[in-house]
Amino acid sequence: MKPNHVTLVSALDACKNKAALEKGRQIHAAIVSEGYGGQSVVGNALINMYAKCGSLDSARNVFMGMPRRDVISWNAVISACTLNGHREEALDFFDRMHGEGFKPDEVTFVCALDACASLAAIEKGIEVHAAIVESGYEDHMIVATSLVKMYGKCGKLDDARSVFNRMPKRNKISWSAMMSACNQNACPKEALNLFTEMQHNRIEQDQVAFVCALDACAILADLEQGHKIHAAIVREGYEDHVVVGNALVNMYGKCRSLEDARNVFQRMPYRDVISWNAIIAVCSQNVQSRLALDLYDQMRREGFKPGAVTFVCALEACASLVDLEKGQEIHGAIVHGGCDGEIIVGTALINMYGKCGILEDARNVFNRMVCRDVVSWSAMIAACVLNNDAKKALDLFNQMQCNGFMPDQFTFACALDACASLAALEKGQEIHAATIKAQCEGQVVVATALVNMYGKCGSLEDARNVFDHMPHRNLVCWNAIIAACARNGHGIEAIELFKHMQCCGFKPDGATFLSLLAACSHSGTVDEARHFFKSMTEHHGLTQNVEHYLCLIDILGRAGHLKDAEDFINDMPYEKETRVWLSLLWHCQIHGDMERGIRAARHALNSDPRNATAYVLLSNIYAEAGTREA
DNA sequence: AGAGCCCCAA
Repeated sequence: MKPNHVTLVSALDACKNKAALEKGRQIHAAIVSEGYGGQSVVGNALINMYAKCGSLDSARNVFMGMPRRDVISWNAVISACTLNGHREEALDFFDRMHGEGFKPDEVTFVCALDACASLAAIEKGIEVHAAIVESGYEDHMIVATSLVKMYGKCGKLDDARSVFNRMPKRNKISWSAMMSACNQNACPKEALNLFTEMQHNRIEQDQVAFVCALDACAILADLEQGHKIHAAIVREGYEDHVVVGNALVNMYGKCRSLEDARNVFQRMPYRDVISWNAIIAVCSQNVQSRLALDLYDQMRREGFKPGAVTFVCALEACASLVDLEKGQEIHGAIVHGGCDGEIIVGTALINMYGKCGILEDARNVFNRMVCRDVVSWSAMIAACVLNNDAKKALDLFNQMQCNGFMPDQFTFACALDACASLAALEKGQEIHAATIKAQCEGQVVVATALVNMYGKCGSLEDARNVFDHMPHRNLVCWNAIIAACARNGHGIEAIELFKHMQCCGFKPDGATFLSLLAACSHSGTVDEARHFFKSMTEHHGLTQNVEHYLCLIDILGRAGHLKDAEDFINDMPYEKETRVWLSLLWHCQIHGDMERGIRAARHALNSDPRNATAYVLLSNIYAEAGTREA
């Protein structure tokens, strides 16, 4: 029996749902030989089938060859493009359709808005919005929901809000879209308010609404609220939903509760690649990078195929562990898995090689990237700064702008770091001017980098001026201004800022105390230094690292408290590094304490028998002792 | 035809 066009269309539909491209092509051949190719229903079904099977070329060819097209054909080709990542082309078809006199319907508008949203193409989005108003689709619930999403993705929260508020009818999807727009635009509190409002309005809260609420808690790092929403999820029975589980893992990680995150992950009945990515990311974000890499191995053993995001998370862990070997192994897996073309993967590789000190490999990855963005340029600039090639960093900063990329806050911060390490005040001032022009100077990362740059260039007044004008401050920028004061010999000012910072509710960390100790070292108040050192463990729940010890040893040494310094070294809870003994040796030489100096030298040479500095300092001590005796 | 989870540069 000869198949009619109805059976052919439903056969194509089946292929579409199963992504069965070969079978689809056979049916296409049958359609041509039976002479059904001219019917628009058949053509539309072919376009949809090819699109879902990932063959955009065939979908486009069918569309081009159609003798008659209807609105549905245009919708099909537009969504075929979006589905296969060709969003600009989708918008081109949208324009051509209009030019050929077809009236877009609600489906067309939704597809076009989706393309605008993923491209963050706000001008085009506004144009589509105007066309929607003109065609009277503004009150259509699905179209309006798409508008909310588009404005949210384009960073226009106000517009998303006003579309949402004017909607005559909303459902749970509209509410979730609005919550998501809030999360994407730094208004997580508003998202949580919407979540409560949904309950008051008796709108059903499904897994997506819960995921949006969890996302808001993650951004706020609000563990208490997160626990409450977790409880509600259990109550409503959404606990076993994979996406909800993934969002829970992420939320607990961002709230710094690795315990909770691991518990959720362990109990998940189903896991997908994203679940693994989430737990790997959470471990490396919570200074458990080794564990992150173990999970990466475990994931592969369990048969999951790592994707671009997996590689990015694993490379981040290698970078913070400075584990070059593992990083290279993962680089191999990336090439093998065909992910080396992805921009985020390339950027993560640059970062990893940079942190591991192999600038040349970072450069190779950068040079081979087919496609670059501001982030990859910035990563390369940062890698140069880190590896003491600040000049190259500034070259790249210029080159990137010649290539048409506008620096953002992070790029500016990297370039300013380069100036700081070169103590290049003039270049720093030039970049400062550029940040003002780009309206970036108030952003925390930029202002912090400015404070740091001026501090290192010896211009404390400018550093203070930038700091005083910052609209928002975080711990890092407080540390930067305290370090700038300490570095420039303004110890008292540093300590005053430290007190002020605590009054503003900031808890000091290890870096704060390092600067404070440096400040004491300049003003020479030994007792204050001892006090700060002790208070780290006694009042602030911190542990001292070698740098803190070195700083205090230096202060004791300068003040001539050599016995204290030596006792202090002997009491150190870790293995004594050579430089600790060298510091003592140096001060012994200055103060002419021959006996202690020889002891320090013996320790230094014990841990590093070929250390030239130790020999030089020791011979200085002998020489001075000789002079004194003579 | 609409909403959601993991992700690169300080």
